[in-house]
Amino acid sequence: MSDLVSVAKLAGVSRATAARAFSSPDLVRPATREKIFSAAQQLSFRPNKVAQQLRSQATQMIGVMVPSLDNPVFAEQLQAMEVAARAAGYSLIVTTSEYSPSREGDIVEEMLRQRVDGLVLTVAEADNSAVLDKLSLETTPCLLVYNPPGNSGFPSIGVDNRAASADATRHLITLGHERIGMVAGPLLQSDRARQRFDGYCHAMREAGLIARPLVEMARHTQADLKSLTPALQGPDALSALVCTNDLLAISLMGELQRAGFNVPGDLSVMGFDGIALGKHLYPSLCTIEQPRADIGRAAVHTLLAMIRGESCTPAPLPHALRKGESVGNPTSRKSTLGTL
Amino acid sequence: MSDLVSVAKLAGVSRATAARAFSSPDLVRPATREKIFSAAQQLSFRPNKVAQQLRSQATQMIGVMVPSLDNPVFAEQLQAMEVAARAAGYSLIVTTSEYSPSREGDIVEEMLRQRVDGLVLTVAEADNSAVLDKLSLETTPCLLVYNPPGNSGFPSIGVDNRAASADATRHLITLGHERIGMVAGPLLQSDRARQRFDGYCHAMREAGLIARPLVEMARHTQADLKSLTPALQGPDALSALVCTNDLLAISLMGELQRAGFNVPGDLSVMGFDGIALGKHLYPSLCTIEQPRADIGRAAVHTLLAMIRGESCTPAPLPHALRKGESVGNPTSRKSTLGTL
DNA sequence: ACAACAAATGAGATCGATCTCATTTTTCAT
DNA sequence: ATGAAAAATGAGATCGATCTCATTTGTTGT
Repeated sequence: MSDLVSVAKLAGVSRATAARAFSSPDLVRPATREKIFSAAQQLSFRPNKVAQQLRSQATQMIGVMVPSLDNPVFAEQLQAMEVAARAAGYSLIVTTSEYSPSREGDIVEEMLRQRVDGLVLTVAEADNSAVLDKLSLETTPCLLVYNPPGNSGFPSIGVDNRAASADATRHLITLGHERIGMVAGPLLQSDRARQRFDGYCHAMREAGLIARPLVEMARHTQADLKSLTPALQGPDALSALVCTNDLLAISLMGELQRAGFNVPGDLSVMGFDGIALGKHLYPSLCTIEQPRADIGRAAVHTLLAMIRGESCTPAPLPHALRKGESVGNPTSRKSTLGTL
Repeated sequence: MSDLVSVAKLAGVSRATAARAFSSPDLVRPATREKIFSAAQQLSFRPNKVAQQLRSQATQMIGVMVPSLDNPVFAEQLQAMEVAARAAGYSLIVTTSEYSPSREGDIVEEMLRQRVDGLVLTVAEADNSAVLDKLSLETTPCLLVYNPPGNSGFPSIGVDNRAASADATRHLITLGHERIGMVAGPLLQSDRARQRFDGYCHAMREAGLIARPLVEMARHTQADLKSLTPALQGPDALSALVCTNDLLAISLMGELQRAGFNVPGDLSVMGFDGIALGKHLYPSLCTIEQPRADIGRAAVHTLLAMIRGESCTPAPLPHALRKGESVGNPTSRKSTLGTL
């Protein structure tokens, strides 16, 4: 791996001139420039970014931390971020926190040591986060994604979770549903889920309906029917469910159907996130679509603006109700509940 | 952002001693060490990895390139890689090629400039890849994932696609299917898909059945029924389909059901990859499970071995047949084909 | 108390690129 | 042809950490 010194030597010029031939070619006489380029070619010279980074005090790297790549909502956001970052000449260092505060801490420390130019984080709890407290003392630009802005003091990219969740609920109400419940993953771990529950409650109250207690599942990504059974039985059985994320909704739908329920005939199921796959299922998933790619792109562009020193207060991005076959009009239940 | 020089100055020692206090504490007298640590604390010193990287000629960074993070099979592999890499003190630079050779080239060049310690790539065509040709002239360790080893000369992590696909086909044959077809994304772009088609053909011939021509879809991740219609009609209509990836299988299943087909009643659908979501669908997806997490972990560990200078010839990882409700016994078709 | 040795520390060079500023070369007008 | 201005080039310092090797300080035995 040859360096500029060898190139300069072979071309018979000084390091400075060799460096200039690459960074500001018009400062170098064409003849000299050619000698340098040909020397570089011969030695298959490849500029060393690490040295450039040290010298320029800028790494052109963005540190990204998401909870998990097993959830397509993060993977899809990341996909868009990568494309946007590359287009701007930046690279992504990607990490996953697995929702663990201690991992969050390690990761951020590591990235600061790496001198990333900025950070894009999705944390468990923006308002109560050790890692954000620490970051607020640092100068490295930092941006939250999906986390509600709250009072963390950091700019944030995402949709208005409360409003979106209310819209989801209203959609069901409009169709005539009255006994609507909400299903979430482990609530303690996610500020988003709480906001979505708020939105649900708001829409219910607004319509004069009773907001039910949240049904919490043991995992973010997998529904278990048992926790849900009580709510689906009796005269007051739910006719529709809003889930706090699509993975939950999809697995719930599967479980319900497997147990003999018809979706949406017996029970309408609504998701939240808008992962691509939901469109292709049957029944297709009715959900709130967060513009994952737009969010990813906006995150990169906003962060780059912050890196340039511009102050930013990004507005929430618009969500959309994606209609789907998993939601229908409420009807008297056709299937038996025996298997529950 | 303070550096070792300021720490050394505040502690009243030389740079060398300050550096030693961190890298080899027992070479420094305890009293001195404490002075240095407390100075570091006061100045909130944070070691600069870029400088360390330049000095040590090692970045502890792995460059990863996958076709797209929109496909969970790559996202799930990456999730495992990230955990394994972090555990070993390495970071991942993650990029997506979007199956574009020119992007592949840019990305690899960029990563070589960044002096990553090694590369983990999934390319479109391992046997005919400009980027691999270029890399074969370089000394940076490089490992393929999912790409069949072939004659690219690079070690490769993944399952035996041909055998796996044959197993999938045999599963259907065992259930009594005889008119089995295979569906793929744009074939030109993927060496994996070709191997899987080979495996299918092999299993068909082995059983004395006729391998049908491959049905190619316009996209990797989304089925369109139109291209498939001919194969589903007439006396020789297929009773089962093997798809070259799960996304295709899932969307195909959805389309079929939407068109009034019963899966698996009218048509059995089999996937390939084993993405997590497939388990939770109804009908659950019968598929070949590639051990995505194992693949990710093995990729990291094998690459680290290569970086250490050990020569590696990884064996294919075992695949598994994941049974699912999307596949059943062949029966006379119940549903009408009118809507096609 | 002093030689002999071990332990601790510091000065300087190094990794590779690039910036500043001084020096040399070239160009152009007279 | 000659001086002034412009253009091209080079020497040296810098980014931050760490290695080598020389030097200083401390410890042990007698």
